[in-house]
Amino acid sequence: MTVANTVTSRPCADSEKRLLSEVRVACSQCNVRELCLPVGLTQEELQQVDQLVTTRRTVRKGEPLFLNGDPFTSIYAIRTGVFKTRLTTLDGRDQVTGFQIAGELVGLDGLSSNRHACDAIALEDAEVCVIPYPRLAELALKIPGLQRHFHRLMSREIVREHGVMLLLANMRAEERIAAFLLNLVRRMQARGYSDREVVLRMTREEIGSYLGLKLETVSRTLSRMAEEGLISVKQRRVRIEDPERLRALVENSTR
Amino acid sequence: MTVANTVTSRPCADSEKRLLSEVRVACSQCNVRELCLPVGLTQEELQQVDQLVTTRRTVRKGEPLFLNGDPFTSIYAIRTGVFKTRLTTLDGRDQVTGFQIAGELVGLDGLSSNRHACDAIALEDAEVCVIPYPRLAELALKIPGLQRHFHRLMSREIVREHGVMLLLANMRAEERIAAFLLNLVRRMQARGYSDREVVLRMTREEIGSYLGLKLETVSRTLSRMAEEGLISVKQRRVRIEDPERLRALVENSTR
DNA sequence: CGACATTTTGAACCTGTTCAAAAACAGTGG
DNA sequence: CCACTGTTTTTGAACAGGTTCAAAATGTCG
Repeated sequence: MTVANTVTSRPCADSEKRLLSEVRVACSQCNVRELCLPVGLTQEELQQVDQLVTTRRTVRKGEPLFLNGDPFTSIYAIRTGVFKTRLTTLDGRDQVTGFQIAGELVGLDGLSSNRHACDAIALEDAEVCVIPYPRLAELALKIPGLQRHFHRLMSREIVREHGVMLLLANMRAEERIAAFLLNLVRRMQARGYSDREVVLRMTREEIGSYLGLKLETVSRTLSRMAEEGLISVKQRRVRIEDPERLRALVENSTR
Repeated sequence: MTVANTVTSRPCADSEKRLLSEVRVACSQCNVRELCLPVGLTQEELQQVDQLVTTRRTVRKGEPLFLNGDPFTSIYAIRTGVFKTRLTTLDGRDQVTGFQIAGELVGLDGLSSNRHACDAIALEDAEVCVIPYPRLAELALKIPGLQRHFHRLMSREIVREHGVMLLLANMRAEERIAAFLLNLVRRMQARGYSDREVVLRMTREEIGSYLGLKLETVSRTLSRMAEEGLISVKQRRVRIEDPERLRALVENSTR
């Protein structure tokens, strides 16, 4: 369902249909714009980019933004909230392929076959900007900086996944968890949050799926890291107590 | 080093400098064109695309096409040969992130930061088409079909990597090897090779790195699969004896 | 408050790793 | 062509990290 929202509003329950014009909130004024948009656009170009996002959409916790097999129409920029992307196989295994937070894009997988190749599920109530791909593609023809930016974002996703492959293939449980926490904190920090504390929006099971571990292993490892004074854990609230040693765990593993 | 070659020549030892015009071999006549190029281009567009590839480059077995940190200038389309892409960490672990064969692209990782984010190493003498990114980007502004095609290729890489994540996080050794072999055979078949037999261009260690296994495990697993009549292995030559059961192993794992 | 989901912790088990050594193979130069 | 060297592959046996199964504890939401 498509719900209209004003710039600053929190996801509102049921605003029915408003005029699109009301929905159109300038990207140029969005607080996560430097994460979605290229820099150095002219005034005119910025105006055109503003036209790109015609719709906002709220997604309730647990609900899908899109599902595997859905026709691909748009890419989504997350304004608020956290998503997971997930792959489910025929035989029922599933794999979390990423967690996306405000300022990040979801849906790039759909370009390859005109259908989405994974599920995107909101881990908490979320709001996304809908970027219709045809419009984006068209505008990219006119604004080379936008084209370049878009290419960069796709490439970044490829590079990120290389990193995950390294993690999955080479690291031990403790290293994986450390890498995961540090990565998450770094991204939160870039958005103005603390670099010492995160609230995990996902369950141990989801973390485990992403990291190729069972939920029990995630739990145990967190507990042990807490005992050793690397972090402290209060349910979903994790505090980085010793960033140095945590980093050393990942980079300088004495296997 | 950049070596000029005619269309049909095998990599030649030392042809010195030839005129670029001689190098320029029409993409429109390339035998792997349907893998690199979009379909449905007009005659004029095809001509423009032909201008895109100004240089060929041969890479000797074991030599890098590019290395992590190299300035990103071009994307490479493989004409002949096989490459691996590899990530090396500070602490000396390395991770094979993919194997690329004729008709596939390498170098998309470099777009993200203007430097290559991995190494690309030839596993046998190879020949690639050099596609200067600035030129590609420029041409994509003029030919929407090319833009779309390029986006699709990047997206495909993202989706492929999702699959690898699933494999690394969820599958057992036997399943990983089965998936790897089937994937390789499928790609070879699309290029006109047998769907029953492959010659592996990579070592057991490289396979292991890609699949998150030790080389001993790769070797043992291949041996066991051979004993069970799923495949037969003669050194690097693998023959698929029972595609059905092999496929069942991957898809319908009774864990 | 009660029902359900998530998290923690324990103990036995299993798959893949590690270490080691032999066998097979590939490339080099006489 | 063959001997020689170094690399790759195979195979064995002991080991270890993570999984599985189980049960209790904690938390969440209606």
